[in-house]
Amino acid sequence: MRHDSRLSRMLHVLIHMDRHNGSATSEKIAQMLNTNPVVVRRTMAGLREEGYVRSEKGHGGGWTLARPLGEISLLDIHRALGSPEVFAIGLAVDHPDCLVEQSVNAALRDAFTEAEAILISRFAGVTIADIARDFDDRFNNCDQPQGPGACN
Amino acid sequence: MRHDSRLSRMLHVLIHMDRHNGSATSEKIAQMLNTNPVVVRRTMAGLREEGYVRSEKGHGGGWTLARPLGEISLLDIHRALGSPEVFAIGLAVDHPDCLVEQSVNAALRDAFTEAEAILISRFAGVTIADIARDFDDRFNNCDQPQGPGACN
DNA sequence: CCACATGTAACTAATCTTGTTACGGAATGG
DNA sequence: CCATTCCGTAACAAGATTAGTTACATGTGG
Repeated sequence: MRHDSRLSRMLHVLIHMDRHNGSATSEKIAQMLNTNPVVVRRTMAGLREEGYVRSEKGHGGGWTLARPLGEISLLDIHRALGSPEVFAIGLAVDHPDCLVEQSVNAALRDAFTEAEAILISRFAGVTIADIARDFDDRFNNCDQPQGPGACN
Repeated sequence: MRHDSRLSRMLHVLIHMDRHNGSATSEKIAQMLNTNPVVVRRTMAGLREEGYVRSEKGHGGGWTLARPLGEISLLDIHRALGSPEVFAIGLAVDHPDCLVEQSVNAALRDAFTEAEAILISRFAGVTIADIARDFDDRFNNCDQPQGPGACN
């Protein structure tokens, strides 16, 4: 387990859900992601709270999209996951007394802030529908069609 | 332990070394960073291999700068540390068979690549001397001067 | 009621960074 | 020389985090 892969997984899932129409159980989604239903529920909980998906219990229950993919940006999902820390590199001490370290922090913070702003604005500018469209292109140019839900 | 803070620490150390002239033992550096001499040696080993510092054994030994700070960029140190992974967020699977996941990966990779390029170019454009200069400014505007090696 | 789903807490496993211990080896000063 | 001081490195422990798992409670529909 190297890094947080929840954003990647959620995008993957949401596109499949869109292509499926009907509800998908945590169990099915877990199989698709090669993981566990509990992990799915845990991760999707954030998306439900933000109104991007709905969950229903009991017979015929499961997860459904609550909004069209064109209305959900990558940033929306990033935020729904709690805006996790973007960088794996960071400062040794946040508010050091040492003036040298303060200067080091200022320089690094500038760089991180700028890079993060770029990433966030990129996330904001791409909807999940954009990614789904890219999938359609790949699918249509594929020599061996595998069906719209093909995975693994 | 949340993230990799070696870059931050090395910048801090190099500036102090520059202000000290003379060699600093791993023990002294460790005290400055609130850590252990072994960690210092481990981390500085990369900088030595790239020719930014030298180490000498025995009496009067320790670490010395091998080049002026104006000739060392933040990127140089980042690379000397092995170019560690910049992001804490990443893809679930690097080369998935699923076409949907391939599209998701492509979109995320674009965003990460762009943000990382910004960060790297920022790192490349700042020398450690630039940071030291910023320290001088802070020091001169400081109400209670603490001496050039003040720390903690 | 019963089967099927989600909701959630609690625990385990795997991984990563850092800290620590323990030696080995080299340089220096007496 | 030989003790001291220093780095070099391997090996292991600690702490934190993400993901996986087990277990059970809750809700829903037939």
